[in-house]
Amino acid sequence: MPSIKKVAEVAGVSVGTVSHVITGSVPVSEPLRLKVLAAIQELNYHPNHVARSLKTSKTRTLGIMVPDMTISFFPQVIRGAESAARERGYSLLAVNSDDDAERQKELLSLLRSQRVEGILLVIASAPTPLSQLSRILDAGIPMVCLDRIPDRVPVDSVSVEDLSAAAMGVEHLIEMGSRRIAIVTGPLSLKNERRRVLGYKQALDRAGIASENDLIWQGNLRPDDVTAICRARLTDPGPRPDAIFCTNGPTALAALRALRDLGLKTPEDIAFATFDELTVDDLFTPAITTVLQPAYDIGFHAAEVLLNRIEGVSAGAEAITIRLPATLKVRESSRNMNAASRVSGGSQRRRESAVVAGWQPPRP
Amino acid sequence: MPSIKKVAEVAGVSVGTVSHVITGSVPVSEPLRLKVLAAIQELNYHPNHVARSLKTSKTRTLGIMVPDMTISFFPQVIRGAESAARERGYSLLAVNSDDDAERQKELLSLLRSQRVEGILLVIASAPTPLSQLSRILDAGIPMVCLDRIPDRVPVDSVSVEDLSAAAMGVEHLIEMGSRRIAIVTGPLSLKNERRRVLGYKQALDRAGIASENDLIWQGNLRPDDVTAICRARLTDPGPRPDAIFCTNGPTALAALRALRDLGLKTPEDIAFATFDELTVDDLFTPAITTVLQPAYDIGFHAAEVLLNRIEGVSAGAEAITIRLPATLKVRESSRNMNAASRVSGGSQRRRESAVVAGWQPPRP
DNA sequence: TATCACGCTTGAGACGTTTCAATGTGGAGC
DNA sequence: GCTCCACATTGAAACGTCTCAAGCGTGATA
Repeated sequence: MPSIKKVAEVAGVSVGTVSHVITGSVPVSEPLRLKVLAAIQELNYHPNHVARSLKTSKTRTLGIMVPDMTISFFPQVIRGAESAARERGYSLLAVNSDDDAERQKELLSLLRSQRVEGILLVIASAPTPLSQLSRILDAGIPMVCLDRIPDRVPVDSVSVEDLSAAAMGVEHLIEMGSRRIAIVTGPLSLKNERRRVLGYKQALDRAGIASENDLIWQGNLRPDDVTAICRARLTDPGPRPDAIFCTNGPTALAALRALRDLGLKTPEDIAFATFDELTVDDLFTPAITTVLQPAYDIGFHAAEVLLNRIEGVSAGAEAITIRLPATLKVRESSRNMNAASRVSGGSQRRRESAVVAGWQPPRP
Repeated sequence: MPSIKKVAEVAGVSVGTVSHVITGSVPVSEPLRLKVLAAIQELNYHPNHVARSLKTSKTRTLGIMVPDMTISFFPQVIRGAESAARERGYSLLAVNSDDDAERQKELLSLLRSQRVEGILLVIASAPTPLSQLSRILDAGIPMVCLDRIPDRVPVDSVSVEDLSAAAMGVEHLIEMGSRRIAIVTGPLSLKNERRRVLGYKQALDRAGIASENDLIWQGNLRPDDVTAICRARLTDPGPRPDAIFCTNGPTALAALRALRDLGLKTPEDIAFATFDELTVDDLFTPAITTVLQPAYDIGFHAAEVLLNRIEGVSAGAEAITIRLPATLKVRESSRNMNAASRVSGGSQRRRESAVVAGWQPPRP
C-alpha cells in the first residue's frame, strides 16, 4: 500500500507538498498540484486515515451501540445517524450490546480504544451501572442517549415523546369504544416504559376511567415469557379487557401470540394497538393500529446533537433534550367490535403527539 | 486521554514494559505487572488502537457494505459477520451503498482509507464496473462477496444456493396443484436473479410444464414499478397465472400490493410463494409460504472465509465458493384452492434445498 | 571467586501523517 | 540596484504504540 512518501517521490516533490494537495489546507501551485494528482492516480494511493488520526487526534468516527440491530427499529435509527454523520464527514461504527450490561461495558471500552469522537448509545435494559456512563462523560467523550433514557444521568438525549405518544394510542382506543384497556409493557426498569405507562394512566384519567393495577402487565425481553404472562392474565377470572395496548414491537408480537393461543381475534374479540410497526402497511390481517416512532429522525437528530458537541458548537450547554412526536396510524385492529364505533374503521387517519422543545428542525 | 507513557510514569517503569503487560507478548515479573495494572486502573487508561494500528499496520477491522440495512435480510447478515469477527478479535465497519454504484465506489475508497483488513461486499444491483472490484483485489485486499455474486470476477463468495432454492419453492407450488406459475424477479443484471429464474425453469421442466416467457416478469428496485408491472400482467387478456413466485422480499410485497389493488386474494384466487420472510411467523393473514435464506449464516461464513484469507489460513487457494441451503416454510398462501391439494394445508413442513460443497460447518 | 547464561527490563527507532518554522524565489517599491 | 515582502515549498518534529537489540541483575557452574 503506497504511502505519501512514495507519492512525493513519484511526483518529485516533498511529502509536505503532497499533504497540502490532499488536505487543501495550503495553496499549491498548479503545475505541482497536477504532478501530485497524477502520482496519486498512478499509484492508486489512498490516504491513511490511521496515521492521520494519530497525528491530528481526530478519527472522524462516531460509535453507535444498539441492543440488537435485527430489531427493525434500530437499523432505521442507525441510517438516520449515518446520514447526519456522513453529511459532516464522519463515519459510524455500529455495535450490538445484546441488551446485556456486561457486553455493553466491554463495547464501550472497545469504542474508547478505537478513539471514536463521540458515542450514540441505546442503553441496555438491564439497569446499567451509572458508573459506566459517567466514566465516559467524565473522560470528556461526548455521548448522546437515544430511544432509551437513563435515570439520573444528566446526558444529552433524543427519543420519542413517550408520554404523549402512549396517551395518543390509548385515547384512540378509548375513542373507539374500549373501556377496559390492558397495557403490556417492557421492563419497567426503563424510564421510557414508565413514562408510557404514565401516558396510559393519564389518558384513562382524562376519560374518567379508573386505572387498575391488574391491567398493567409488566413484560420482559423474553418473548415467550411475555406470551405466557398475557395468556395467564387473559384467562384470569373476572371480566376480560376489551383492548390491549403494547409499549413496543417485540412485546406486541408476544401478546398477539397469546391471543392466537387462546383463540381470540382482534378486533372482533379484543381491540389492539401498539408502539412500533409490526407488518408492512395494510397488506396483512389483522392490520395493527400503531403508534409510529420517527426512528430515522431520532437517529439523525441524535447524531447532530453529538456532532455539535464534538465540534464545540454547543460547548458548555447543559444537557440537551429532544423529544420527537409520534404518529398514529389507525388500522383495523383498534376497532372495538363490542362498542358503538364513532369512527369509520380502517381509515388512515394520522395524528401527531404533542411536545417538541428546544430544538431546531433540520434543513429540509 | 492518558497515553502509555503516562502509565509508565505512574507505574515507575518504562513504556516498553507497559506495552508488554498490555499485549502479553513478553513475560513481565509479577510485581511490575501489578504496578502497571494498578496504574492502568487509576488512570482509566484505554490503549490507543489508532497508534497500535499504525505501528503494526493491522487495524483488526473488517468493512461490510450492504445496499440498505433497513431491509431485514441485511441486519441478520451483519450480525452473523459481527459474531464471526468478534470471535477472532475483529470489529466491523458497516456502511450502506443505497444500491448505487457511484456511492459504492466512494465507500470502497473510504474503507480503503480506513485500512480495513478485508471487505465483505454485497454489490449494488446496478452493474458494477469490474474495475471497482478488481482494483481492490489487485491491491491485495481480501474481499468476499456475499448474497449477490458478481459476474466474471473470480472472488470468494457466499450465498444461498439460488438455483435449488428457487426450484424448491416452485416445485412446492407445483405439488400444491399450480400449473401456470409466474415468477417476479429483481433486476436480471444480478447473477443470483438469473440463477433463480433458471431454478424456476428447471422445476417446471422436471414437472413437464413448458415455461413461457410472458410468465417471467422482470422487476426492478422501485416497488411502485414492480406493483405496476404485476398489475399490468395480471390483467393481460388470456388465462391468468394460478400462482406467483417472487425472488425476493421487497418484490413480493410489491406483488402483493398488485393483488390487493386488483381485489385478488391469496391463496383463494392465486397461490403465492416467495424468497425471504415477509411477516412474523404465522400471526398474520395471508401467511406467506417462504423460501428462507440463512441470512445469519451467510454473514458468519463470509466473515470466516475473509478472516482465513486475512490470516493466511487459506493463502493462495483459488476462489472459495460457498452455497448454503435454503429452507422452505410452507404456509397458507401456497394452497392452490383450484386444485385437488395433495398436502394438508398450512402444515409447517420444512425441507432443505440441496448443494453444499467444499465447506466445513461451523462449531455448534 | 570469576564467568556464563538466562530472562526481565529498557531505550530508541519506525509506522504515515500533519504542521510549524525555515528556506528559497521573484516581483514591487524606493 | 537594493531592500523587503509575499508566497510557494521544504524539512523535521511529533502523535502513541510496538519491537528489536542491548543492558543488567541473578543464580548456577567451574
